[in-house]
This record gives sequence, structure tokens and C-alpha cells, in this order.
Amino acid sequence: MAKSQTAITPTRAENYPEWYQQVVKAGDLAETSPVRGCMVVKPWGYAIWENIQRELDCRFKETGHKNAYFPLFIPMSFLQKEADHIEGFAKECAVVTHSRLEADEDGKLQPAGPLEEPLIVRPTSETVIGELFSKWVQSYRDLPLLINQWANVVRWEMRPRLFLRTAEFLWQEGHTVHATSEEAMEETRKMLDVYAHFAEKFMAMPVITGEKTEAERFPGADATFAIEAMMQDRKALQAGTSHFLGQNFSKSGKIKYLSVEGKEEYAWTTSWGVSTRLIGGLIMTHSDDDGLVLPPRIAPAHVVIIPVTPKEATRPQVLNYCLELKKDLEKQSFLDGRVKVEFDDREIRGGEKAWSWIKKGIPVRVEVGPRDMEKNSVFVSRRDGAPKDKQSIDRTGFVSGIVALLDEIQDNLLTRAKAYCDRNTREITTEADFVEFFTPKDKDNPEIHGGFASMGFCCDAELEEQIARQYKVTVRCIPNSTVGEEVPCVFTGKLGKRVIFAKNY
RNA sequence: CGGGGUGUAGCGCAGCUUGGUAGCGCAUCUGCUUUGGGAGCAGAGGGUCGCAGGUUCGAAUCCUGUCACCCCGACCA
Repeated sequence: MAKSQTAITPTRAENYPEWYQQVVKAGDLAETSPVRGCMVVKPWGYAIWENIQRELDCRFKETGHKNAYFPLFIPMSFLQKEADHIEGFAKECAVVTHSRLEADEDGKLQPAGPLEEPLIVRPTSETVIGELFSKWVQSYRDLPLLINQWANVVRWEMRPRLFLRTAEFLWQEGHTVHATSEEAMEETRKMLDVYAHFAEKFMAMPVITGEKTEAERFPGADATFAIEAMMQDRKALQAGTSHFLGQNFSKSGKIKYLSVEGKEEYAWTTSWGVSTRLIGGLIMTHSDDDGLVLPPRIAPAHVVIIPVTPKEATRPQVLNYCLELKKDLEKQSFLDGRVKVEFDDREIRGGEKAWSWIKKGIPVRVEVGPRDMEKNSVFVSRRDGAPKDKQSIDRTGFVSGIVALLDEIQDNLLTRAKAYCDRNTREITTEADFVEFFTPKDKDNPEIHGGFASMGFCCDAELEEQIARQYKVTVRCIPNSTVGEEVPCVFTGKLGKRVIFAKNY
């Protein structure tokens, strides 16, 4: 049978959503679970999440936050406290109503021991954390209170997609309490910047930071900020959010403190989070028709060494040479650690072996055989290049240059992603251009459209909703970089703000 | 939860319109060959066709119900 030209079928151009699923599968990142909507994160995928966690956790601690853990269950009455918050989350919650199971006459298990008050599996923790914060905060001396938790949350989504939207997902939620509005706003923006910096520097994922319009705001927030990234199908992915909650949750949760002047005041709170969705963003930013492409700074391993042993006689020497090479590479410092090396001596065919690593997105592959050993060189290919593109490099030079090579791949991926985003971002000035920009050209791939439209908008909520219904396009954000700019609205001509319109995940 | 689609060997699919008791590719096993590359040749094993009813002498194929998955919509990190 003639093998397809690409490791992944269908290709991105043929069917993007299906391609995405195949990349997740081929890269051995995750799979669906017996429970609809839930996800099993496999070791290679979880290692990516651990790298995301490690880096972000450092940044959180550097900015003064401490980790804590709050309960999975929230009393239903807590959710009731903040009116907008209920509106936003009540519908998609998992509800626990019983405390045990009992076998009936037929031996079938039945829920028993009904709870007096149903418990909600947290969709987000503002309400429980607020309850506890109200006890922790008494005086201005207790502020600011800067807490983060790494946890799982559940939102009973109707249309799950691995990493992008699952019923249960892993995330981090920061919750902070401040004495003043200014300080809380500063925190909100600071954490957004932490996310933006992380996305660009580590995930090589260019993002636009900005504020959400009222329609897209977090339920219960006074202002929501987000990082938005462009995927390869030109749709936007909200990759992280930071909320200025004003005094809404402190009023509903009674978070009060005694000020320097001895007056009782309501505190100002923030919350911010990123989730395993980042991995979905990573996949859709860099991967190609041969599978996953991982930026070195987030990859579970940087280099795979594949021994080539055509003759049984030289096999032990080749394996030994590879192990020595592994040791030398692992002496090199990369980021805060070492260069991480996989040595693949599985007893499978060379081609299959190499392709399995291509599909996993490992940044650098090294093939070492008897001839390389004789010349004291190695055969190297980069994941950001073509699969057949291999180069013979002197062993010493390769080892001493590995860190530079990883940095180069990292930079190249960011440059490439940035160029893609720029190429598909257009200034829109008329309604006709807007319609044209977002009308699919290809009937077989109706998802493919223009990309990001940078344009003036009066930010009328009703108009925004109408546009969303008609064109399936929403305001992704009011970019921080253009705040203050006054631009005529493309639809009404009224002076408005510069916004980014796009289709989104 | 609405609209559409798909369920046939471990995986990917054909067969279904025009009912006659199951086929292809990959994978697996065996042998020989090959050996800087997702191997070649020859042979073998493996399926009560998602599940439950119905129509019929006879159902993968027609009808009804049901479950699961995927796509589109509503909802969303």
C-alpha cells in the first residue's frame, strides 16, 4: 500500500478539527475516558502540563503568591450569593445529592442518604475561597492576600474536545484580596502580563493581551482581561484570563477589613487562571501534517537518540557510543535544568521509531550508526524542519551547540507563529470588508476564513450580539496596545474603540 | 438539548440503494529474503456486521427502538 505523504491524515488543509484529534492521538498526549467529556492525560501530555506548571508556579511565587488548596465541593447556597455568578455557571454544574450507594433487592446499586443541601463540584472557586478569605482578612495588615491553587474543576460542557473543552480540566486559579481598587487592578494586569510572557517565551505562542467587552466578561467580574492566540485555522483561542472582581465577591462573601483609619471597608478582589487548554493552543499553534511540534522550553524531552545498528557485530559499540553521547548532552544546562535526552533502543524498525518521535514533536532527533561512530559525528534533524532533512554534524560541535540549537528552534517557532498571526490579521474599515473577511471562500472547509480583524467598534452590546449571531464572529478583546485610540465604528460610524474581531474556540 | 453523519477483525474501510449467510488494506503469527530506515515475497490466524425487537424461507443489507462516537448549532477556560 502506498503510504501517505504525511504522518497525520487528514492534513490540516483537508479537515482541521479531525487533524487536531489525530495529532493528539498520534502524539500519545491524551485519550477520551469512559465518562463522556472527561479526558485521560497520558504521560507525554502530562509531562507538558508539568512543565507549564513548574514555570508558572515559579512566576507566581516570584510575584509574592502562595499556594493553598480548597475543597472540591461547594455548598449550593454559596453559588447563590453572587447574582451574575449564578447566571454564568449554574447551568453547567455537576451536582452531588447523595452520600452513599446501597444495593436494592435486585442487587442494583442505588444512591442513598440524600444530602440536606446539594453540593456542587467546583466550576471555579471564587465562592468557597471568598467564604474562607472573609475569616482570614480582618485588618489592613492582612492585605494583600495573594493565594493560588492548582486544582481540577468541572464544567458540564455539551461539546467536549480533548484539551480545548473537557468536562473536567486541570488548571490554576489565583485569588487575591486588596485594600484598594487601584492595587487590585494592578494585580489583575500584572498576572495577565505573567501569562502573556509565559505564552510567548515558553510556549512560543504569540498572544494579544486585552480587555473583554461586557458580553464576554467573567460572570461577576467588573473587568476581564485575556490573552488571545491565533490558531492555524485562524480562529482565536482564549488562552488565559485575569479578572478584576471589584467588590462584588467581597460584598457577597463579606470580605471586610478594618482600615488604617479604623473604618470597616469591603476589600477588592481578583482572580486569574490558565488551564490544560494551553496544551490545545500549543498543538494548534505549531504542529504540522506530521504531528506535534513542541517548543524546546516546554517539551518533556529535548533530544532523542536513535541508535542505528545494521550489523550485530557493531551493535554494542553503537549503543555505548549513544549512551556516552546522552551523558555528555545531559551535562549541558538548558533553562533552569539540563538538556533532557531520550535514548530509544526499542527493538522496532528505524523508520517507525523515527516517525514515532516526529509525531511526539521532540525538538531534535539524532541518529547514530557505525559510520557516524567512525567519523565521530552524528546525524541530526530538527522537528521544525522537514522529516528527511538531516545533517551530519561533528559530535563535539553538536554537544557544545545543543543549547544554541534548542534556542534557535524555540525562536524559529515563535517567529513562524508571529508571522502567521500578522499575515492573517487585517485592518478592516468598512462593513463590506468585514463581511468579505469572515465569509468562507471554500465551501468544503467553511471554517477557513480571514483571521483577526483589527477595527473600530462602538462596543454596543446589542450590536455585538447581533453580529455574533449573524457572522459567528465576536470581539476577542480591546487590545491593551491600542487602548485610548479612538476609531470610527465600522458598523455605526460612531467614534469607538479599536478591537479585535474573530471567530473563536 | 436541536440538526446531520458514522458504528462491519486490533486499527482504517468496502459491501447496504436492487436481502441469499462477509471482503480489502494496515497490524498480528510462520518461513525465506532485506538491513542507514515508516521493508519485500509466500502463507496463516482472527468478525454471531453497536445493541434489542420486527418483517422474511432467509437480514450486515429493509422497518422500529436504543446506545456510543464524530461534525454543525446553543453553552464555554
